[in-house]
Amino acid sequence: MGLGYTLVNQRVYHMDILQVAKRANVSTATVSRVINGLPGVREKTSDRVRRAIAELNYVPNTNARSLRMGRTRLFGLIVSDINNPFFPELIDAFESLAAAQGIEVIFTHTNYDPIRFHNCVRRMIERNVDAIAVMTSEVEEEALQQATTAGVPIVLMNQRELAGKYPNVLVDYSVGFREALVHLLALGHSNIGFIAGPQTLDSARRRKDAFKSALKSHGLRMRAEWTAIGDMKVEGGRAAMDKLLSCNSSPTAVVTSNDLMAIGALQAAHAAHVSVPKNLSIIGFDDLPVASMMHPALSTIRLPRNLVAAQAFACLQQAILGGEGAAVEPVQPHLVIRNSTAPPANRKRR
Amino acid sequence: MGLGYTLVNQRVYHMDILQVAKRANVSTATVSRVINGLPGVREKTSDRVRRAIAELNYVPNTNARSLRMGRTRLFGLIVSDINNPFFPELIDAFESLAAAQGIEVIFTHTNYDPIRFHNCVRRMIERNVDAIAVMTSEVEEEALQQATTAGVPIVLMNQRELAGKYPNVLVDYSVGFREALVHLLALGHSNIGFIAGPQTLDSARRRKDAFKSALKSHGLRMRAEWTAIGDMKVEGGRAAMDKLLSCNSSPTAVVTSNDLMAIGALQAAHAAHVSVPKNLSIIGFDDLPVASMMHPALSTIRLPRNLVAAQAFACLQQAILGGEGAAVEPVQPHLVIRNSTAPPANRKRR
DNA sequence: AATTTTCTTGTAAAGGATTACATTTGCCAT
DNA sequence: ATGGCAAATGTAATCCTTTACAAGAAAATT
Repeated sequence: MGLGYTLVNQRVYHMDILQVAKRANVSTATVSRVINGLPGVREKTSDRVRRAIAELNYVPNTNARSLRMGRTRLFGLIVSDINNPFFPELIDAFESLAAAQGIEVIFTHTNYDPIRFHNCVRRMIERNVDAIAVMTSEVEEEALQQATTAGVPIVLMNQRELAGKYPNVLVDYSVGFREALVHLLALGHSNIGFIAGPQTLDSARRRKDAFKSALKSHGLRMRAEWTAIGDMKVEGGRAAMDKLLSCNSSPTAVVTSNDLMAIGALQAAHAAHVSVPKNLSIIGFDDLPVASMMHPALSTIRLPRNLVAAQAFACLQQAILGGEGAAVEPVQPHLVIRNSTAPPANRKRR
Repeated sequence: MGLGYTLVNQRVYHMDILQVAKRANVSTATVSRVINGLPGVREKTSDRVRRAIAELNYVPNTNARSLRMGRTRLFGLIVSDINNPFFPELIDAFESLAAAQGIEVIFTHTNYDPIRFHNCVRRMIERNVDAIAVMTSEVEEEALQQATTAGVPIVLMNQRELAGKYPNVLVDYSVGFREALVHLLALGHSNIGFIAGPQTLDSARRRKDAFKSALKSHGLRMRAEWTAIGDMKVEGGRAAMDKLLSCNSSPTAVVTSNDLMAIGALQAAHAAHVSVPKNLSIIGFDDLPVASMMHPALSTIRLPRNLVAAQAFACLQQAILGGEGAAVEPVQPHLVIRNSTAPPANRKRR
């Protein structure tokens, strides 16, 4: 009574390789060879072993194996925040690649907290992961150093400053922002605003720089009154857009540093009864799944997170095999045009 | 040349407990006792040991420990689809609870594929996880049986049929849908539609039933022409809404079986120039993060995923300790009112 | 048929921690 | 001082695989 389910009271067999060996009338060494597909076992014998394994429902003990071999076939994956819709696709891609190789992924998130980051790394080292992918915006160098000391290869994402010390999947922002700008110019916009992220963040700074140099290459400049800074979240985007809307000649198009802020900008526009894209064009960055769900569907610069994951994974594999990480090509975001961009409305002056 | 980073060519020390013991002038047993906080070690000695550990930068080998103890402090977490925004919050909550207990989570997704599900379970058993939380809509009973045979406790989510055989975190849909209905009735709606999920899915069926009995308890009935079935995704919700909008007296309010379909419904309304909430009220189910990002922000029935995770985790812990899973209380969703619901417009008849 | 050579298979030693049990040490009471 | 007892520490078996090496069996060579 009080039980939510009837317990299947089954004895737990501790089936080890010795049982299998006995049943198949061979030694444990032979069983091991069969399991691992090593050569030098007669067909007839390996058949017998396989049958014994099946009959006994034997499952090898990964701990013993890892202990002996010094490899766990476990990778660690650290992200900033799983609730941030940026990450699921990345995690998905990484985990799929790993699964295809029989590698398991233990995955944790730092919640943007350097102390938690340190802990994550330490826990992974204790777990003897074979390698760690760090997909966070913030890192903590001492933890990285510890991983290196422990002999665990690491790959980082988009950490320009540490690119000389650790393998790194870099993002080349220039193309994407150039495409966005070209698109807006082609539509006829000339008053183009920008919502940047906190300039303490390297990646936010680089996005802004990329947009600035895109402007420059078209003979334009960033104007302070058309530039606002947000917190990379919806709320910050809304506030930033409010600011841009309140200036006396507000821009007809706005590019944001990420989609969440673009969504915030959209909300601010709605609230101010500014119709998007009729009276205001918005371009986001990232191409989160939500981007296409919004109304209007958000035009955005897609950061191919599956590529990032693939590069990171390949890099780690290399490091494990070769002991040296090869250079990886920067990943290039590209513009995805949806419905949040249109020619500017003819206002006051035409 | 060709290298993306300078390799820190550091020797990898294989620091084992014996080194520590030597350095501290004690036996490995004592070191072990200090590490595990067991009683019966003199203060002076344990200080010496701790110092040695720190100096040598010793990290215990989890594999050896797990091998010996038969416990890994690893939990498995299986979800359907990490790209479905339903899951991140669940994963987050589960992982945080685990981390707080020094338990690692290996997590995989089935992509709604029973074969992959089977694989996931098998991989986790091989990894010697201490327990598995299955947070998928579809399960494969043979795999569950295997886990039980291997002595790995399992908890399922919302599998009414299997609730007698395996511990289960159930969702009680009735309250949530009743609240939604009451809300709509209070606003003055009487023509209320419903977008259901595929009736092959138990959870979808139960949601529909819950809504039906909510109607019944107010003397109302479900009308076939105001009911549509979608695929639980955005696209299906859009198609379903299209159908409802095309009937000659379309409903003034629609309740959907999940938020993704509510978003689809919203899109369909936009496309048909039906203003939400002025001419159509929509209520979703789940309360995904995107729900509040939409325009208008979606009223929805919140399924508290953090509670689901907490119950699942607690249940597994119990099972590990006590050998029997305690009954867990069903989780109750509640209505969250935002901006997609309003009194019906006075149309034709008033 | 005897001797090599080549395949198969077996034996036993790691691998690094935990822990039952044995032993030593330290302390107290006498 | 000395015996007794509790507390502290040590010894060695154990967890389950993998794998170097040894040994045995089969095939090939002469």
